Amino acid sequence: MALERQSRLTLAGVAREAGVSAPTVSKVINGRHDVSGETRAKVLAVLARTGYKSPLQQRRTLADKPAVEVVLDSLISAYNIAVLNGIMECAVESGVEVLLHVTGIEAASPLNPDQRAQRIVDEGRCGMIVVTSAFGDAPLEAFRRRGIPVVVIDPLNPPSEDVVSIGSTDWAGGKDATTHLLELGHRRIAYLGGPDNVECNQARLHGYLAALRSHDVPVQDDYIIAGTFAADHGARGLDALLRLDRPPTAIFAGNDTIALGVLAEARRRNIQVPEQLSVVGFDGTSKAEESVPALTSVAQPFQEIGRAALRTVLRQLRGEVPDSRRVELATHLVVRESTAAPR
Amino acid sequence: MALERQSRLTLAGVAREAGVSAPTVSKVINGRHDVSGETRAKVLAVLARTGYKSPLQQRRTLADKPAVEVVLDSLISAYNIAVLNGIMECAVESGVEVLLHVTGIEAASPLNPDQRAQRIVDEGRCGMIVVTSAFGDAPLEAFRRRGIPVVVIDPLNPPSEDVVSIGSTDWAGGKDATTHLLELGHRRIAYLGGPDNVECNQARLHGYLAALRSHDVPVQDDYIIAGTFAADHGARGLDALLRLDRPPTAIFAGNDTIALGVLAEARRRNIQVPEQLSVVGFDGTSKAEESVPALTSVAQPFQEIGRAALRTVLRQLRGEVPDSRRVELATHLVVRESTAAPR
DNA sequence: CTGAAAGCGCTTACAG
DNA sequence: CTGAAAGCGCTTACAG
Repeated sequence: MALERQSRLTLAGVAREAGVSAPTVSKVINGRHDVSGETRAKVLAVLARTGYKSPLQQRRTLADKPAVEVVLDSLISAYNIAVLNGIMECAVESGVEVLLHVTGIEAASPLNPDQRAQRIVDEGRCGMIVVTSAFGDAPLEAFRRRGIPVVVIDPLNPPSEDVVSIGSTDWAGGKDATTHLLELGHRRIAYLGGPDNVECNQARLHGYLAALRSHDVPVQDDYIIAGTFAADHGARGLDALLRLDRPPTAIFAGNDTIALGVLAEARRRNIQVPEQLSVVGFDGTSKAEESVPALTSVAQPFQEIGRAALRTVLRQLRGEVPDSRRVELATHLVVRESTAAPR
Repeated sequence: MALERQSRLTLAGVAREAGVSAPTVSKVINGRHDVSGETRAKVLAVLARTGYKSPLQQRRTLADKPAVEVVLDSLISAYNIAVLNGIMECAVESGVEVLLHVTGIEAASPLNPDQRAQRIVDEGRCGMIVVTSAFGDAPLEAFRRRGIPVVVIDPLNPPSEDVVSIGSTDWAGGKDATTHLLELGHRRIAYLGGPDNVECNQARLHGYLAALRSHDVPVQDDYIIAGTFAADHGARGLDALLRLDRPPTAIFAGNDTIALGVLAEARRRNIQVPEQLSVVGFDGTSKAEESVPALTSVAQPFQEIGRAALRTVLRQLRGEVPDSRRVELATHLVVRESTAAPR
């Protein structure tokens, strides 16, 4: 009975239910721009509630598991892999298919955002998780307009409103790392950060500043060096710091890669870590564990982020409204061998 | 132009072409009985010639890319990621969807091999690539019986006949690594290998033996230590080798992880690499590049293996018979900082 | 059997 | 931004 109703559910029926005309529903389904936000929301709600499917979608076997597309910019980054791992774990538990899409691989996509969104719908995806920075607001907006749940993970910069994003508590992590060094007795602590304009880096920097402030340690401007999230920034940064009249006794690096660059440069210069210099990284990837000395680092909960992302997509599919458009999961400091009290 | 025609070809157009009415064409397409044989034939001819597709089919063929399932045992291993990268590259080029399945994540699968194979078919997969050792012969056989192309990548041990597998030239790689050390002047070269019963390890060992033989260097049994593909085997192996009366001047490790274990142990003992000890690894993962000193290693062509695997699946889908049930792609030695002439 | 006519579900073009 | 109206492509019901 309910099934029969379902199978008879037409676009016109949805329109009646939503109190709008059929053309309006058609526009919403096709992601047209000429629909007011209010009307769109009304229609999307009815679509979600009734589970309307276009004739094409109806014909697709109903037995299909829901499929979620995961978009990554590359498979090289250890974060991406860890996040993907979390997504896969959750996917197995919840019986969701995962389609993998790696953007770094494609040549410039010949599809504009709207075509791309259409393709996703045509291919029967029911949600997306975007673990990439190469994915601008325009495509996200196109997905949102069609009511495809999208979750963005750890964007370098926060996406437009209405897109749900998940990341780490970068500020708290930066504060933890710095507090650890302060508690070891360091007072001359440098921040060798990533790009100035990247939000997560700003948050880590401000966590560092907050920790210094709450320990009444004055901020020394030449201890703060912005750069890139790359190893050679770590190497060059150490070089610059050592040329100061009073070089720091500890370095908090904006990520593990920078920190490993510091370690490598220190080794070249025969500077003992942690005896002569303490180093803390950020990310807590396996590189931190494997380095010599093993790197003290603020671990991001990548796996949990992946799990949370898929759970959030599934919740949105069920029509639940996410608690918040931004969720940050707790980092935790992992103390290893690269930090000690200053001499 | 031709494209535009295609996209504009309607049922009405077919009807005009065939000199019948639209309803008649509709009946033919839908397999109705109330059409004369003559008319049906006429219509079918036009349908075949013009390649008419209903709107549904038009969208469907656009949407339904072939989907290949990739089975990995984990996302932690750097090989798996590199192979996956190659698969994704090829997938983008050939317009294939990739579904990801990570076996390590699941609890014991409640499905038996046959059910599992059935599920794959039901879900419309058209091929599988298995990058795992946890996947026995039974499921592979079940897939094969259903005519689902399966390619197994770098199995620890060769799978049953009729399953196509792709790997690296382990023997040649082992020979290259050892020859490199011999050409540097080493004569006391150890092989710190992986598990005795694993084929790729056997091949590397025999490449080592072949290189020694062709340089008339006698094999010394206590220079050959089997173990696991783990770092602590490297550390303990170095320990054992140093206790010999005449310790080796060079070590060929069965993989990079073992080699890095050797490097770490050497550092602990203040043995200079490569001045006092040369070390060669196998795999050529990024770890080899990033270690200090950077590790000379036999690089496996993981990316190419991934690409070849997907290409092979697609070829099988097109009905081509694979050239060989076993393909090995060339490794190549990458000389970095961990090898030098003996003192 | 055949096809003109009506109908269905969705989309498009456009007036307000 | 909205929806009445027209249109599109296909199917159905039915007269011949």
